[in-house]
Amino acid sequence: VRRVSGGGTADGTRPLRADAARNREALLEAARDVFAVHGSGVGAAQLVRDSGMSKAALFRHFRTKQELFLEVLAEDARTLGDRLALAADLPDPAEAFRAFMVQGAEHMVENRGLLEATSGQMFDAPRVRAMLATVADACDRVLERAQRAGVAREDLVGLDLLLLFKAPAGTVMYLEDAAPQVWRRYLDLLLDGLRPEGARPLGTPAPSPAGLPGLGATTHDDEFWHRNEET
Amino acid sequence: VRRVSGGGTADGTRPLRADAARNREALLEAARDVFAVHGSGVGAAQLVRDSGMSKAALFRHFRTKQELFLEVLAEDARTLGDRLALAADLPDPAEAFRAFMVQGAEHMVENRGLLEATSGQMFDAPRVRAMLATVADACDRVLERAQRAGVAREDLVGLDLLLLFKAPAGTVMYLEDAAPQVWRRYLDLLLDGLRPEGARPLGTPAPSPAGLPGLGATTHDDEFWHRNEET
DNA sequence: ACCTGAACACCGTTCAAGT
DNA sequence: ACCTGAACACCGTTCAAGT
Repeated sequence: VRRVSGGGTADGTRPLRADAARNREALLEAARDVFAVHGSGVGAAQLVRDSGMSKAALFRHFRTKQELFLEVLAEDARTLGDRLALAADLPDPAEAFRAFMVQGAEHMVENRGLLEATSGQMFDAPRVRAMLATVADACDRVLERAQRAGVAREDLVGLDLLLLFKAPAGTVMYLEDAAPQVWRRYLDLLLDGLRPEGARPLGTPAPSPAGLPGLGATTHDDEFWHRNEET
Repeated sequence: VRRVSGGGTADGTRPLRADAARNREALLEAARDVFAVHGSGVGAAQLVRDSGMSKAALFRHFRTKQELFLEVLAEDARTLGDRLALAADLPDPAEAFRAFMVQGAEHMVENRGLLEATSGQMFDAPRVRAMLATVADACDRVLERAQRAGVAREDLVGLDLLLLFKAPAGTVMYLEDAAPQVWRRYLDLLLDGLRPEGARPLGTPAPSPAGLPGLGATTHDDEFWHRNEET
């Protein structure tokens, strides 16, 4: 009943027994869908239902519900990274820039999990920061191309793009089913603001990546899940 | 142990006994602060701690934690409404328009409660919709003035402004303490997109207020707090 | 080594008993 | 009429026992 330092994920831990690996995958599989639709708040019972496993099994594979959530999130971030890379490499710089932003925003809209993860406390998890660090590089690249081509204003930095992915997503929630596509309208609006024409100087300086303590995947593990309790 | 139809808030229910009224206010007082900082997720214990009341008392005054949250939210919405009205009436239309958006965005940034309330499920609560209906009118007014003065693009509608309040707020959460003011940067960016210069046609039509089923404070009470469970 | 049903702890909510 | 401490139900997590 001693807990080994490594934890149990992708460290140096031995590979899982075949059936266990399959079970773990079944749990993840179920979790993906359920989290995407219901967000991180769903009950453990719901998470397990479609996997055919018991709640106890879930907690054998993942130390906590949050950890399962993060695991799903990490996969999800990889998907986002792929989509973004594809968009960023389109031949026309303006087209690439636009597609990049569309992909980023769309991903946030479709993925309640990622949206939650970047809202508030959860963002402190080193794994989440590490995810975003990867994406940050891609941001720098598309933006630079766009700026050189004169289709993006000069006072932007790569990190801005990352932060802006979330902006249109917030607007959907008001209307959800009524108008699930409104976010595109507001992304268009925002994109008009990102072009050089009619740009007015920004009153607030760009955030520096240095401001994000964890960017670069520094910290070790997740001692981050304490809320501020007590007096 | 029968539950009367009215509920127990501002209906036709008799006024509270003096001490009870004081206690209720103490509960609200404490809740305001705690909710604003910690969001709607805080424990009932935390909510009560500063009020000197027992948990049971809380549930005597408010049918549920959510209801207390909504109560606080309603007050908060009133504050927002006042701020917005003030901004909207500034003499210069361009100035009024800008101030309006700043107030809206700032309120969302400062108020984790309202931000949560407009994210996802909670928005279905009739009381929340009613709140926003009031604000929607103010939106129409400032926007029309701005458009007549040629400082806002013609393809906007009032409801757009309301939806856009939230956009800059989302960006803060990434940086929180590191750069609590970044949202102003992204609001500036957005505002550049709202001006007529350099505006490109929007691919997605404006949402109609009719799309918001509850706008106008139609529905009765809050039978809205069920999640989708079971198979 | 991995799974499970039963147990534990915590928290939102309710109840019986006090004033 | 309103308050409270104790009880209840639910859910995340853990444990003892099985294979």
